[in-house]
Amino acid sequence: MKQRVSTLLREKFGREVVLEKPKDRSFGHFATPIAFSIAKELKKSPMAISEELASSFNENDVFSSVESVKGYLNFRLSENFLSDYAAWALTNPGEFGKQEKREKILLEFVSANPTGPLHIGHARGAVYGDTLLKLGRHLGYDITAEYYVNDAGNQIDLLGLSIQLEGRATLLGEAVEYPESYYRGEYLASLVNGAVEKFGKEILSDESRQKELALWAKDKVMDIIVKDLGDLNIFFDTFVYESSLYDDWERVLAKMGEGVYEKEGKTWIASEIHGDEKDRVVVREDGRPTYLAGDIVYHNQKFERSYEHYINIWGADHHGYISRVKAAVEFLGYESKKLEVLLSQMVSLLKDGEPYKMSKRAGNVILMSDIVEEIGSDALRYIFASKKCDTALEFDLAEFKKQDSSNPIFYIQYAHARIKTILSKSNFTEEEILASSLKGLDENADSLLFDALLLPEIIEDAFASRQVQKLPDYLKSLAASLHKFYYDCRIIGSNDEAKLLKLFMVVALSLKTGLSLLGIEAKEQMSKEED
RNA sequence: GCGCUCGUAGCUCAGUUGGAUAGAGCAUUGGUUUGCGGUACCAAAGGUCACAGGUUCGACUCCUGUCGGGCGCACCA
Repeated sequence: MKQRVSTLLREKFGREVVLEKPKDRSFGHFATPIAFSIAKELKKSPMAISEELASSFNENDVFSSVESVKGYLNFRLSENFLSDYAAWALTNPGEFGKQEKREKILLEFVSANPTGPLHIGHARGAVYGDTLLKLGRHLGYDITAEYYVNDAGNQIDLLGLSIQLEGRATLLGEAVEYPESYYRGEYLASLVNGAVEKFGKEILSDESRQKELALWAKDKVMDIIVKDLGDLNIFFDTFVYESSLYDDWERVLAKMGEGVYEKEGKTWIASEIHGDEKDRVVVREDGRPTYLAGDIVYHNQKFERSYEHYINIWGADHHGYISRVKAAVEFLGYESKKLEVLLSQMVSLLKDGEPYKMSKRAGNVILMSDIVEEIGSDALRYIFASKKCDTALEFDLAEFKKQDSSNPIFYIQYAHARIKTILSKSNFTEEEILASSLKGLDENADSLLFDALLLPEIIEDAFASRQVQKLPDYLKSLAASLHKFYYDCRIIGSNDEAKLLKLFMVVALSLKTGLSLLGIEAKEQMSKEED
């Protein structure tokens, strides 16, 4: 819709035109301050220019009026244009807001270590990434969702040790000393049981079998993670295992050529010349590659799979890591600007007004799965999708548990359910409703129709700017418009019943499509709570 | 100390590539159709957009500085 208008104006004026939605609908559907920007070069006042431009528009299919107000140029879309568009959307509901962008994108997100279940902090990046994925796919991008599994290094050894200690303490009744870094949590108990079943009790006391135990356990933990993500309606196309990458290290090292050098018996990457604070070690003195080495091989592999664009969603605590990975990408001979790293900020928790520190190793984490069980996937997804991801988020644990109207997801769901209810109450059939005309709507109805048809622009904007929260914001305001309209205007029994129901169907389509892009199913009816 | 990032209503957050009177929800207060689900709607109150400069016809938005919060500054992952 906006695209259509902006193309039209570009042709007419021979330049890009800034289009915005006026805050006050009485100003029209779209507006542009173009007169201000060209006032200087034309040496005329903005008022005069906009007057002139406004009168230069003739009768036209798209606009019913073009007005000049205080230097702004305000456009009102014609009934024909709006009603045709709405009718098209209703007969092609699956196509509403779709585009065919086609670009191949690799989207890496979550990538939490397989040493324990996902906690509530992981949920934010997971929801953000998955929402971006759904938006992008709707726009026709060919996106692969990938999870990088850090199944190598000390942390995996530590997982093996942790299971042994847990087992020896709880199952064998030994008194054990827990090191500072030891992992804790309920999941360890189930891993102990699983391990004993598979390997027998001996494995708990045999230090030489720690590695074997760890390798088995990390796969079990991944199973838990995948299941928890599935409960949030999040699914990955591919998993890449860090442990599988090191075989390729020598080749990748050679590929970086001048970018790496030997010093003090170690191998370094000259990342400083690409903007890093200093050069970094990639192979230690004892010959073991560092974690960065794994990431370098991984990114080389990504680029060898040749996508047009790469998006990584990392926790904000990794931001210092961006420049060294980009440096490596450059040394490998690829364009680092194709790699876009988005940071998902920390989620800090408050409990009874006091900061609540989670630590995986202290065992006091708030598990994502517990929250999903308590408030449901829809509410959790909405909460995280509706916050800009680059601000640190702070909330009280109690807020999470509230399942009332303070969570706008119920408000939006109710709007959708309301439409479905009223449609089922009407005596008109769906055919009759679809056959009716959307012309001759009053100002409020016209405004609601326009709002509902705005979804495609919101989707495109939300994805392009990576500002996923624009979609939930839009849905909330569309729901508010619907509720208000419903309150002000009696539908059933009115002369315009079929016409208004058709309008409502457009709103429902917009709500449903928008919700599905948030990974949330639109409800046909709300369950009544008696209390 | 250095780097990144954030600072908008009592709280949680929006604010369209710089544009018209800075907006929602929650919380508070007061209202609402002898009508389609009141899980709704309306209204009041609440702001020096952290502070100070600068650029511009125009700044919450861009630039500089100050203050404050978060994160990072490993041969750990």
